[in-house]
Amino acid sequence: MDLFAERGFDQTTVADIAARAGLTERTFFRHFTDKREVLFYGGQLLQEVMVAAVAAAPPDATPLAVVAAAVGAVAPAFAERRPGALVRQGIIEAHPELQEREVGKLARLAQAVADGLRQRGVPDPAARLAADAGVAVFRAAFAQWLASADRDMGSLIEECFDELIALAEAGR
Amino acid sequence: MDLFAERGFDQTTVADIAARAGLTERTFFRHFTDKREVLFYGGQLLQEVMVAAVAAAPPDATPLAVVAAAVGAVAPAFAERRPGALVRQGIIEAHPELQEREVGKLARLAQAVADGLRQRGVPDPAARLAADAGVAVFRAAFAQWLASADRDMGSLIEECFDELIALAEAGR
DNA sequence: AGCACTGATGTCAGTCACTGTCATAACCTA
DNA sequence: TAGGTTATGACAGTGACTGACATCAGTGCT
Repeated sequence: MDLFAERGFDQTTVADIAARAGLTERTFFRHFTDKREVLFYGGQLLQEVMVAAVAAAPPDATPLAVVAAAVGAVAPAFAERRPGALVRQGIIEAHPELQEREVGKLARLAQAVADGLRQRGVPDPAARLAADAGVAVFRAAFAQWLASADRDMGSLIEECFDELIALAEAGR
Repeated sequence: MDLFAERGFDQTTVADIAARAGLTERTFFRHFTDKREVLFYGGQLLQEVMVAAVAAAPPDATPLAVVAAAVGAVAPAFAERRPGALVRQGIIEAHPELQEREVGKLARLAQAVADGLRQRGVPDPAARLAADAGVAVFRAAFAQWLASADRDMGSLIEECFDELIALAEAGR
Protein backbone atom coordinates (compact mmCIF):
# COMPACT_ATOMS: atom_id res chain seq x y z
CA MET A 1 0.00 0.00 0.00
CA ASP A 2 2.82 2.39 0.89
CA LEU A 3 4.57 1.65 -2.39
CA PHE A 4 1.38 2.08 -4.40
CA ALA A 5 0.79 5.43 -2.74
CA GLU A 6 4.42 6.50 -3.30
CA ARG A 7 5.03 5.63 -6.93
CA GLY A 8 1.65 4.53 -8.22
CA PHE A 9 0.32 1.12 -9.07
CA ASP A 10 2.05 0.29 -12.35
CA GLN A 11 5.31 1.87 -11.26
CA THR A 12 5.40 -0.67 -8.46
CA THR A 13 6.58 -4.12 -9.47
CA VAL A 14 5.87 -7.23 -7.47
CA ALA A 15 9.62 -7.50 -6.95
CA ASP A 16 9.49 -4.09 -5.26
CA ILE A 17 6.70 -5.19 -2.96
CA ALA A 18 8.46 -8.40 -2.07
CA ALA A 19 11.71 -6.57 -1.37
CA ARG A 20 9.96 -4.03 0.86
CA ALA A 21 8.34 -6.88 2.77
CA GLY A 22 11.64 -8.73 3.01
CA LEU A 23 10.33 -11.66 1.01
CA THR A 24 10.71 -13.26 -2.38
CA GLU A 25 8.52 -12.55 -5.35
CA ARG A 26 7.50 -16.20 -5.31
CA THR A 27 6.37 -15.91 -1.71
CA PHE A 28 4.26 -12.89 -2.56
CA PHE A 29 2.31 -14.97 -5.02
CA ARG A 30 1.74 -17.60 -2.38
CA HIS A 31 -0.11 -15.02 -0.25
CA PHE A 32 -1.80 -13.01 -2.98
CA THR A 33 -3.21 -14.53 -6.13
CA ASP A 34 -2.60 -11.29 -7.90
CA LYS A 35 -0.76 -8.02 -7.73
CA ARG A 36 -4.14 -6.32 -7.61
CA GLU A 37 -5.34 -8.50 -4.80
CA VAL A 38 -3.22 -6.53 -2.34
CA LEU A 39 -5.81 -3.80 -2.45
CA PHE A 40 -8.73 -6.13 -1.90
CA TYR A 41 -7.40 -8.29 0.84
CA GLY A 42 -10.08 -8.80 3.45
CA GLY A 43 -12.95 -8.20 1.10
CA GLN A 44 -14.13 -11.73 1.63
CA LEU A 45 -15.09 -10.82 5.18
CA LEU A 46 -17.70 -8.46 3.78
CA GLN A 47 -19.23 -11.28 1.81
CA GLU A 48 -19.27 -13.66 4.76
CA VAL A 49 -21.02 -11.12 6.98
CA MET A 50 -23.64 -10.40 4.37
CA VAL A 51 -24.33 -14.03 3.57
CA ALA A 52 -24.66 -14.81 7.26
CA ALA A 53 -27.09 -11.93 7.68
CA VAL A 54 -29.17 -13.21 4.78
CA ALA A 55 -29.37 -16.63 6.39
CA ALA A 56 -30.20 -15.15 9.79
CA ALA A 57 -33.04 -12.89 8.65
CA PRO A 58 -36.56 -13.72 9.87
CA PRO A 59 -38.33 -16.22 7.59
CA ASP A 60 -41.22 -13.93 6.75
CA ALA A 61 -39.05 -11.01 5.76
CA THR A 62 -39.49 -9.52 2.30
CA PRO A 63 -36.57 -10.13 -0.11
CA LEU A 64 -35.59 -6.49 -0.09
CA ALA A 65 -35.84 -6.42 3.68
CA VAL A 66 -33.45 -9.36 3.87
CA VAL A 67 -31.03 -7.60 1.59
CA ALA A 68 -31.36 -4.38 3.56
CA ALA A 69 -30.52 -6.25 6.74
CA ALA A 70 -27.52 -7.85 5.04
CA VAL A 71 -26.15 -4.57 3.72
CA GLY A 72 -26.79 -2.91 7.06
CA ALA A 73 -24.86 -5.64 8.80
CA VAL A 74 -21.58 -4.55 7.20
CA ALA A 75 -21.95 -0.90 8.16
CA PRO A 76 -20.10 -1.17 11.51
CA ALA A 77 -16.99 -2.39 9.71
CA PHE A 78 -16.58 1.05 8.16
CA ALA A 79 -16.30 3.07 11.32
CA GLU A 80 -12.97 4.86 11.69
CA ARG A 81 -11.78 3.45 8.39
CA ARG A 82 -12.30 6.50 6.23
CA PRO A 83 -8.69 7.76 6.02
CA GLY A 84 -7.37 4.46 4.78
CA ALA A 85 -10.35 3.98 2.49
CA LEU A 86 -9.69 7.34 0.87
CA VAL A 87 -6.14 6.58 -0.22
CA ARG A 88 -7.20 3.13 -1.35
CA GLN A 89 -10.01 4.59 -3.41
CA GLY A 90 -7.65 7.14 -4.88
CA ILE A 91 -5.41 4.37 -6.16
CA ILE A 92 -8.31 2.33 -7.49
CA GLU A 93 -9.95 5.21 -9.31
CA ALA A 94 -6.77 5.91 -11.22
CA HIS A 95 -6.62 2.40 -12.66
CA PRO A 96 -9.40 0.78 -14.69
CA GLU A 97 -7.97 -2.68 -14.04
CA LEU A 98 -8.43 -2.09 -10.33
CA GLN A 99 -11.98 -0.86 -10.79
CA GLU A 100 -12.63 -4.04 -12.69
CA ARG A 101 -11.43 -6.08 -9.77
CA GLU A 102 -13.58 -4.05 -7.42
CA VAL A 103 -16.81 -4.52 -9.35
CA GLY A 104 -15.82 -8.14 -9.87
CA LYS A 105 -15.73 -8.61 -6.12
CA LEU A 106 -19.08 -6.90 -5.79
CA ALA A 107 -20.51 -9.13 -8.50
CA ARG A 108 -19.39 -12.22 -6.63
CA LEU A 109 -20.89 -10.72 -3.50
CA ALA A 110 -24.20 -10.19 -5.27
CA GLN A 111 -24.02 -13.74 -6.54
CA ALA A 112 -23.58 -15.07 -3.01
CA VAL A 113 -26.45 -12.97 -1.68
CA ALA A 114 -28.67 -14.12 -4.54
CA ASP A 115 -27.81 -17.72 -3.69
CA GLY A 116 -28.79 -17.05 -0.11
CA LEU A 117 -32.09 -15.61 -1.21
CA ARG A 118 -32.80 -18.59 -3.43
CA GLN A 119 -32.19 -20.86 -0.48
CA ARG A 120 -34.88 -18.89 1.33
CA GLY A 121 -37.25 -19.71 -1.49
CA VAL A 122 -37.02 -16.48 -3.44
CA PRO A 123 -37.27 -17.39 -7.13
CA ASP A 124 -35.39 -15.86 -10.04
CA PRO A 125 -35.29 -13.21 -11.31
CA ALA A 126 -36.39 -11.68 -8.00
CA ALA A 127 -33.42 -13.12 -6.09
CA ARG A 128 -30.93 -11.78 -8.57
CA LEU A 129 -32.61 -8.39 -8.77
CA ALA A 130 -32.86 -7.96 -5.02
CA ALA A 131 -29.20 -8.90 -4.57
CA ASP A 132 -28.07 -6.51 -7.29
CA ALA A 133 -30.24 -3.79 -5.80
CA GLY A 134 -28.54 -4.34 -2.48
CA VAL A 135 -25.13 -3.98 -4.05
CA ALA A 136 -26.29 -0.83 -5.84
CA VAL A 137 -27.38 0.62 -2.52
CA PHE A 138 -24.08 -0.33 -0.99
CA ARG A 139 -22.14 1.34 -3.78
CA ALA A 140 -24.18 4.53 -3.59
CA ALA A 141 -23.86 4.69 0.18
CA PHE A 142 -20.15 3.98 0.02
CA ALA A 143 -19.63 6.78 -2.48
CA GLN A 144 -21.48 9.20 -0.22
CA TRP A 145 -19.55 7.98 2.77
CA LEU A 146 -16.27 8.70 1.03
CA ALA A 147 -17.40 12.06 -0.28
CA SER A 148 -18.77 13.49 2.92
CA ALA A 149 -16.82 13.70 6.13
CA ASP A 150 -18.31 12.36 9.33
CA ARG A 151 -21.34 10.62 8.00
CA ASP A 152 -22.29 7.25 9.38
CA MET A 153 -22.28 4.39 6.88
CA GLY A 154 -25.33 2.81 8.52
CA SER A 155 -27.57 5.81 8.09
CA LEU A 156 -26.31 6.39 4.56
CA ILE A 157 -27.27 2.85 3.66
CA GLU A 158 -30.74 3.39 5.07
CA GLU A 159 -31.14 6.61 3.16
CA CYS A 160 -30.07 5.02 -0.08
CA PHE A 161 -32.52 2.18 0.42
CA ASP A 162 -35.29 4.70 0.95
CA GLU A 163 -34.15 6.56 -2.11
CA LEU A 164 -34.25 3.42 -4.22
CA ILE A 165 -37.75 2.61 -3.03
CA ALA A 166 -38.84 6.17 -3.73
CA LEU A 167 -37.45 5.86 -7.26
CA ALA A 168 -39.34 2.63 -7.80
CA GLU A 169 -42.57 4.04 -6.42
CA ALA A 170 -42.31 7.03 -8.70
CA GLY A 171 -42.81 4.29 -11.25
CA ARG A 172 -41.93 4.21 -14.85
CA MET B 1 -13.63 -16.96 -30.93
CA ASP B 2 -13.13 -20.21 -32.82
CA LEU B 3 -9.84 -20.83 -31.06
CA PHE B 4 -11.33 -20.04 -27.66
CA ALA B 5 -14.14 -22.49 -28.33
CA GLU B 6 -11.72 -25.15 -29.58
CA ARG B 7 -9.01 -25.19 -26.94
CA GLY B 8 -10.30 -22.85 -24.26
CA PHE B 9 -9.27 -19.36 -23.31
CA ASP B 10 -5.95 -19.90 -21.49
CA GLN B 11 -4.86 -22.61 -23.91
CA THR B 12 -5.07 -20.04 -26.66
CA THR B 13 -2.13 -17.67 -26.89
CA VAL B 14 -2.22 -14.33 -28.60
CA ALA B 15 0.35 -15.73 -31.00
CA ASP B 16 -2.17 -18.44 -31.92
CA ILE B 17 -4.87 -15.86 -32.56
CA ALA B 18 -2.55 -13.71 -34.65
CA ALA B 19 -1.41 -16.71 -36.69
CA ARG B 20 -4.98 -17.83 -37.34
CA ALA B 21 -5.81 -14.30 -38.47
CA GLY B 22 -2.69 -14.13 -40.63
CA LEU B 23 -1.28 -11.27 -38.63
CA THR B 24 1.46 -10.51 -36.16
CA GLU B 25 1.07 -10.56 -32.41
CA ARG B 26 1.97 -6.88 -32.41
CA THR B 27 -0.81 -6.12 -34.83
CA PHE B 28 -3.29 -7.94 -32.64
CA PHE B 29 -2.51 -5.56 -29.81
CA ARG B 30 -3.06 -2.63 -32.12
CA HIS B 31 -6.65 -3.75 -32.63
CA PHE B 32 -7.43 -5.13 -29.18
CA THR B 33 -6.14 -3.58 -26.01
CA ASP B 34 -6.28 -6.97 -24.37
CA LYS B 35 -6.54 -10.66 -25.05
CA ARG B 36 -9.84 -10.59 -23.19
CA GLU B 37 -11.16 -7.74 -25.24
CA VAL B 38 -11.76 -10.07 -28.16
CA LEU B 39 -14.85 -11.32 -26.37
CA PHE B 40 -16.19 -7.87 -25.65
CA TYR B 41 -15.64 -6.22 -28.98
CA GLY B 42 -18.68 -4.17 -29.88
CA GLY B 43 -19.84 -3.71 -26.34
CA GLN B 44 -19.33 0.00 -26.67
CA LEU B 45 -22.25 0.12 -29.07
CA LEU B 46 -24.52 -0.94 -26.23
CA GLN B 47 -23.34 1.98 -24.16
CA GLU B 48 -23.77 4.48 -26.97
CA VAL B 49 -27.33 3.35 -27.63
CA MET B 50 -28.26 3.57 -23.98
CA VAL B 51 -26.68 6.97 -23.43
CA ALA B 52 -28.43 8.30 -26.52
CA ALA B 53 -31.74 6.95 -25.25
CA VAL B 54 -31.20 8.65 -21.90
CA ALA B 55 -30.59 11.95 -23.63
CA ALA B 56 -33.58 11.49 -25.90
CA ALA B 57 -36.12 10.66 -23.19
CA PRO B 58 -38.92 13.20 -22.56
CA PRO B 59 -37.92 15.89 -20.06
CA ASP B 60 -40.66 15.09 -17.55
CA ALA B 61 -39.89 11.37 -17.42
CA THR B 62 -39.14 9.82 -14.06
CA PRO B 63 -35.51 8.68 -13.57
CA LEU B 64 -36.48 5.04 -13.60
CA ALA B 65 -38.62 5.61 -16.67
CA VAL B 66 -35.63 7.12 -18.43
CA VAL B 67 -33.51 4.14 -17.49
CA ALA B 68 -36.23 1.74 -18.58
CA ALA B 69 -36.35 3.43 -21.96
CA ALA B 70 -32.59 3.22 -22.24
CA VAL B 71 -32.42 -0.46 -21.38
CA GLY B 72 -35.35 -1.18 -23.65
CA ALA B 73 -33.56 0.56 -26.49
CA VAL B 74 -30.87 -2.12 -26.65
CA ALA B 75 -33.31 -5.03 -26.79
CA PRO B 76 -33.53 -5.19 -30.61
CA ALA B 77 -29.79 -5.78 -30.82
CA PHE B 78 -30.27 -9.20 -29.26
CA ALA B 79 -32.63 -10.66 -31.82
CA GLU B 80 -31.21 -13.73 -33.57
CA ARG B 81 -28.02 -13.51 -31.56
CA ARG B 82 -28.71 -16.23 -29.05
CA PRO B 83 -26.55 -19.02 -30.56
CA GLY B 84 -23.44 -16.88 -30.59
CA ALA B 85 -24.22 -15.41 -27.21
CA LEU B 86 -24.47 -18.89 -25.71
CA VAL B 87 -20.97 -19.99 -26.71
CA ARG B 88 -19.60 -16.62 -25.66
CA GLN B 89 -21.26 -16.91 -22.28
CA GLY B 90 -19.96 -20.43 -21.90
CA ILE B 91 -16.41 -19.20 -22.35
CA ILE B 92 -16.90 -16.26 -19.98
CA GLU B 93 -18.48 -18.30 -17.22
CA ALA B 94 -15.52 -20.63 -17.14
CA HIS B 95 -13.08 -17.80 -16.46
CA PRO B 96 -13.33 -15.39 -13.53
CA GLU B 97 -11.03 -12.92 -15.27
CA LEU B 98 -13.52 -12.70 -18.12
CA GLN B 99 -16.43 -12.24 -15.75
CA GLU B 100 -14.49 -9.39 -14.23
CA ARG B 101 -14.17 -7.74 -17.58
CA GLU B 102 -17.86 -8.23 -18.21
CA VAL B 103 -19.00 -6.59 -15.00
CA GLY B 104 -16.35 -3.95 -15.54
CA LYS B 105 -17.98 -3.06 -18.83
CA LEU B 106 -21.38 -2.98 -17.18
CA ALA B 107 -20.04 -0.74 -14.45
CA ARG B 108 -18.73 1.71 -17.02
CA LEU B 109 -22.10 1.51 -18.72
CA ALA B 110 -23.86 2.33 -15.47
CA GLN B 111 -21.46 5.20 -14.95
CA ALA B 112 -22.32 6.63 -18.36
CA VAL B 113 -26.04 6.29 -17.74
CA ALA B 114 -25.68 7.95 -14.35
CA ASP B 115 -23.83 10.83 -15.98
CA GLY B 116 -26.66 11.17 -18.45
CA LEU B 117 -29.18 11.28 -15.64
CA ARG B 118 -27.19 13.93 -13.81
CA GLN B 119 -27.21 16.03 -16.94
CA ARG B 120 -30.97 15.77 -16.84
CA GLY B 121 -30.91 17.21 -13.35
CA VAL B 122 -31.23 14.00 -11.36
CA PRO B 123 -29.12 14.40 -8.22
CA ASP B 124 -26.97 11.82 -6.48
CA PRO B 125 -27.49 9.28 -5.10
CA ALA B 126 -30.66 8.88 -7.16
CA ALA B 127 -28.82 9.03 -10.48
CA ARG B 128 -26.37 6.37 -9.46
CA LEU B 129 -29.05 4.15 -7.98
CA ALA B 130 -31.32 4.40 -10.98
CA ALA B 131 -28.45 3.61 -13.35
CA ASP B 132 -27.35 0.62 -11.29
CA ALA B 133 -30.94 -0.57 -11.09
CA GLY B 134 -31.13 -0.43 -14.86
CA VAL B 135 -28.01 -2.53 -15.20
CA ALA B 136 -29.39 -4.99 -12.66
CA VAL B 137 -32.54 -5.32 -14.74
CA PHE B 138 -30.47 -5.80 -17.85
CA ARG B 139 -28.41 -8.53 -16.22
CA ALA B 140 -31.46 -10.36 -14.93
CA ALA B 141 -33.22 -10.14 -18.27
CA PHE B 142 -30.10 -11.25 -20.12
CA ALA B 143 -29.74 -14.28 -17.88
CA GLN B 144 -33.34 -15.25 -18.53
CA TRP B 145 -32.89 -14.66 -22.22
CA LEU B 146 -29.94 -17.04 -22.31
CA ALA B 147 -31.66 -19.65 -20.17
CA SER B 148 -34.94 -19.84 -22.01
CA ALA B 149 -35.25 -20.49 -25.70
CA ASP B 150 -37.32 -18.20 -27.85
CA ARG B 151 -38.07 -15.45 -25.42
CA ASP B 152 -37.90 -11.87 -26.55
CA MET B 153 -35.33 -9.70 -24.84
CA GLY B 154 -37.65 -6.70 -24.89
CA SER B 155 -40.44 -8.35 -22.98
CA LEU B 156 -37.99 -9.92 -20.53
CA ILE B 157 -36.62 -6.49 -19.75
CA GLU B 158 -40.12 -5.18 -19.13
CA GLU B 159 -40.93 -8.08 -16.85
CA CYS B 160 -37.76 -7.60 -14.86
CA PHE B 161 -38.49 -3.93 -14.43
CA ASP B 162 -41.95 -4.78 -13.14
CA GLU B 163 -40.42 -7.37 -10.84
CA LEU B 164 -37.98 -4.84 -9.43
CA ILE B 165 -40.76 -2.35 -8.77
CA ALA B 166 -42.82 -5.06 -7.13
CA LEU B 167 -39.89 -5.91 -4.88
CA ALA B 168 -39.51 -2.28 -3.90
CA GLU B 169 -43.21 -1.86 -3.26
CA ALA B 170 -43.24 -4.90 -1.02
CA GLY B 171 -41.02 -2.58 1.03
CA ARG B 172 -38.47 -3.38 3.60
C1' DA C 1 5.66 10.76 -63.15
C1' DG C 2 7.46 12.36 -58.82
C1' DC C 3 7.00 13.72 -54.13
C1' DA C 4 5.25 14.14 -49.40
C1' DC C 5 2.13 12.51 -46.07
C1' DT C 6 -0.57 9.20 -43.63
C1' DG C 7 -1.89 4.84 -41.73
C1' DA C 8 -1.46 -0.03 -41.24
C1' DT C 9 1.70 -3.62 -40.58
C1' DG C 10 6.11 -6.13 -39.51
C1' DT C 11 10.40 -6.77 -36.69
C1' DC C 12 12.79 -6.94 -32.62
C1' DA C 13 14.04 -6.40 -28.08
C1' DG C 14 12.57 -5.87 -23.63
C1' DT C 15 9.74 -5.83 -19.12
C1' DC C 16 7.02 -7.99 -15.93
C1' DA C 17 3.21 -10.75 -14.03
C1' DC C 18 2.63 -15.27 -12.91
C1' DT C 19 3.63 -20.63 -12.58
C1' DG C 20 5.83 -25.26 -11.88
C1' DT C 21 9.33 -27.68 -9.57
C1' DC C 22 12.57 -28.85 -6.43
C1' DA C 23 15.42 -27.89 -2.35
C1' DT C 24 15.73 -26.20 2.36
C1' DA C 25 14.68 -24.81 6.86
C1' DA C 26 11.50 -24.18 10.70
C1' DC C 27 7.90 -26.36 13.17
C1' DC C 28 5.02 -29.54 15.44
C1' DT C 29 3.66 -34.18 16.91
C1' DA C 30 4.06 -38.83 18.28
C1' DT D 1 14.58 -38.20 18.29
C1' DA D 2 12.22 -39.47 13.91
C1' DG D 3 8.80 -38.13 10.66
C1' DG D 4 5.53 -35.25 8.70
C1' DT D 5 3.76 -30.64 7.74
C1' DT D 6 4.31 -25.90 6.39
C1' DA D 7 6.54 -21.68 4.87
C1' DT D 8 10.04 -19.99 2.18
C1' DG D 9 13.77 -19.66 -1.29
C1' DA D 10 15.97 -20.60 -5.82
C1' DC D 11 15.46 -20.99 -10.51
C1' DA D 12 13.85 -21.51 -14.93
C1' DG D 13 10.20 -20.77 -18.00
C1' DT D 14 5.86 -18.96 -20.38
C1' DG D 15 3.20 -15.54 -22.21
C1' DA D 16 0.88 -10.95 -22.15
C1' DC D 17 1.93 -6.49 -23.31
C1' DT D 18 4.95 -2.23 -24.77
C1' DG D 19 8.18 0.90 -27.17
C1' DA D 20 11.00 2.05 -31.07
C1' DC D 21 12.05 1.79 -35.64
C1' DA D 22 11.54 0.16 -40.49
C1' DT D 23 8.59 -0.91 -44.41
C1' DC D 24 5.05 -0.45 -47.56
C1' DA D 25 0.60 0.71 -49.72
C1' DG D 26 -2.49 4.21 -50.65
C1' DT D 27 -3.72 9.19 -51.44
C1' DG D 28 -3.43 13.74 -52.77
C1' DC D 29 -0.68 17.48 -54.83
C1' DT D 30 2.32 19.45 -58.30
